[in-house]
Amino acid sequence: MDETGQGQRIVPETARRSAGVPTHRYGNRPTMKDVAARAGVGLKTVSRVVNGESGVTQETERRVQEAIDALGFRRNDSARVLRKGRTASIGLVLEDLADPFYGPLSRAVEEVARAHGALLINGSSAEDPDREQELALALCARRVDGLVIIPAGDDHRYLEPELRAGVATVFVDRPAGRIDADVVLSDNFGGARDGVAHLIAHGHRRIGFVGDMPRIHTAAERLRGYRTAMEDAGITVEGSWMSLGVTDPTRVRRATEEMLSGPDAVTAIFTGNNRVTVTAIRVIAERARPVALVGFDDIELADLLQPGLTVVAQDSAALGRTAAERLFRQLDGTLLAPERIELPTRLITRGSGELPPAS
Amino acid sequence: MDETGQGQRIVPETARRSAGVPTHRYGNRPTMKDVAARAGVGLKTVSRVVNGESGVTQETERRVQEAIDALGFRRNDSARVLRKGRTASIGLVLEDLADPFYGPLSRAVEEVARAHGALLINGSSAEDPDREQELALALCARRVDGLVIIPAGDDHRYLEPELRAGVATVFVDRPAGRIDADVVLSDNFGGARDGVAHLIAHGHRRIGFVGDMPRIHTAAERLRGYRTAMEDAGITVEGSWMSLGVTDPTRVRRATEEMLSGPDAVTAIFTGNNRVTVTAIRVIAERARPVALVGFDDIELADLLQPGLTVVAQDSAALGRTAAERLFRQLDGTLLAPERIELPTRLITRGSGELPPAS
DNA sequence: TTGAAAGCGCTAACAA
DNA sequence: TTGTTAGCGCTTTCAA
Repeated sequence: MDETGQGQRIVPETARRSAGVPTHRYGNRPTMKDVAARAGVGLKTVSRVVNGESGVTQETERRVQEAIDALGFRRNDSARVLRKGRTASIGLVLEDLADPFYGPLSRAVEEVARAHGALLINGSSAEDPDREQELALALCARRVDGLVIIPAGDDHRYLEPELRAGVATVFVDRPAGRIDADVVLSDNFGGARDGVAHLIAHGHRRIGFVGDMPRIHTAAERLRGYRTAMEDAGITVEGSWMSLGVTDPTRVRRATEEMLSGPDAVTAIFTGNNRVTVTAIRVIAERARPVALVGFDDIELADLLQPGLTVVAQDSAALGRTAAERLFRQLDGTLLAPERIELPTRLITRGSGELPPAS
Repeated sequence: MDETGQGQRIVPETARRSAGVPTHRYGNRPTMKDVAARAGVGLKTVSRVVNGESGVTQETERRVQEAIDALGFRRNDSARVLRKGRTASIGLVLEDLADPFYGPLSRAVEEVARAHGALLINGSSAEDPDREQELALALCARRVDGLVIIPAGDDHRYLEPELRAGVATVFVDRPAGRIDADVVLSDNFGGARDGVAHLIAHGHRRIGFVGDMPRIHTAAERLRGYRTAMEDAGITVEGSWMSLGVTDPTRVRRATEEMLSGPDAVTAIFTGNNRVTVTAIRVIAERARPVALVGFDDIELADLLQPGLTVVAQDSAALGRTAAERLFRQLDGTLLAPERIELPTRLITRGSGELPPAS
């Protein structure tokens, strides 16, 4: 591994940043009142121009616009929100912005929000229920019109006042706990069951499951899918074939290595999510004999591995889009009852899941 | 490719969502006034309790807290912001939330914001200058305290009133255009030059460059690095060895295939960013003879490809962290002059860049 | 320790 | 077509 560059270089550019501390409230922002004074019109006329309302002569509009440009006026949305009661923004609480699974989901939520003229405010809970609550309530304090939540916790009664106050709320990826709310999920159970059945169909009977922490809904559902597939095939699952825990590479590595060792070693592995899968691939790649692998969640470049990675793919963008659309339908007032929407998963075969058992 | 699931299933849960449209401004949110009335205290006392100020007896505080809980009161930050002038939020304008390069960057900005008690509002410009401006100004209208921008455009004079008003601003990944502002970059030129020099050191002379649109600063700098490395080695670059354009797979595929064909075919390729790299890998994988490849930006699983992918890696989290920290130092008032900070890149050798020329 | 009054910048309602 | 007034929910100031 070569190293290029020796550390960060700092190059002063110019020294003309105004050194003074702003004295006025918002730095020195002009208000509509200032614009009105400069243009020699009333406050409301400025408001009309800024908001593109009708009933202003061209000449007046021109004068106002000139004052706006000259002063660099920008409407203060805080004041506007205070008056109007709608912020035209929605909040998204997810687990980790940096996880490739959530990128497309966020982007999809953003696109829907944008189509409705709303901004997106988002934050990561880092799988911590307290942080999830803190974030969600901070968003509510800013009076977001709606909330899309990928929950970390399992008790969302803290949102009851918000729901009562009309904050549109949709849960994604995992259901809400102890409140009645819309939820959009992937078919985690069915996807895992089919993925494991696929391995069984290719001759495996000793199949390991390496998953996330069982308190996470998706992890539990996928484990259930695994157990069901095994049971349906009449295979008795041994305790040593299952490992659940944090997705930390060290834990996953150890668990995977153990499953692949000893006389009872499994011949195939089903991994419970993308974080687990990448580590499992590394472990398998180091071993002499091939091990079949099916992973939950698709991964970039999965088709270029040797062998290609067989996965149960969920459509994270569709999860986000569906949730956000539902959110805006709540805001329209066109929805009545909370629903549970389940999106299908897709088994994509690329080679790793079709390897026969090593005998 | 197997298909699991036949479409989305909708399961009604219960039908007790309140059907009425909220009549009150914010649904039916209680205000401090309501809390004060219920607790039998003055408005300011409620404010003191909500904000944890001193000068309230335990007994009074208890009564107020009781009223808060009973009513489900949540402070309205819009009103607070209007009075205080600071929103405790910062904006992030990036290119595409779904791009794996920006995930860690966003997350890093978020972590710094969180450490400073601020929320993050973000949006994607989709590489469209108008959309960048629209987004940045919308964020300013919400009076974010600061702005981190990955610019799509090259003229940021529209931000002058904002800068004057004291909105802290830091550009990342690409410099600001026509205004004087802080900017945090990777060493795109040096990284590309070293990456290409690496190929030259392994015996290549006919090296192709497939990059992004040249109007994007990073793309231009990387091209410059390529040209410099070639020049330094005394190699005359032919026009057909360079292709710049959108990162769309179709365009990249065609460009790569053309470079690899004919009597003048290159023996190695340097790709200008992660989007380009993934497509180039696919094209190369389809070909009979090996082609050396070095890509700008690291990619997940790059180590597991055959051969492993040699890359010039930038630390996107460090870019975000550095920018955000600088932003908050602007807000502290501890900074004077705008600077240009350049972070080093790192050449990571994994095999694809060490392949000798096919002869 | 507590509270009354003013006002942040805007929009809604109404008047001219 | 234009302007005036009140008030959104909070914090600041100042007085009790």
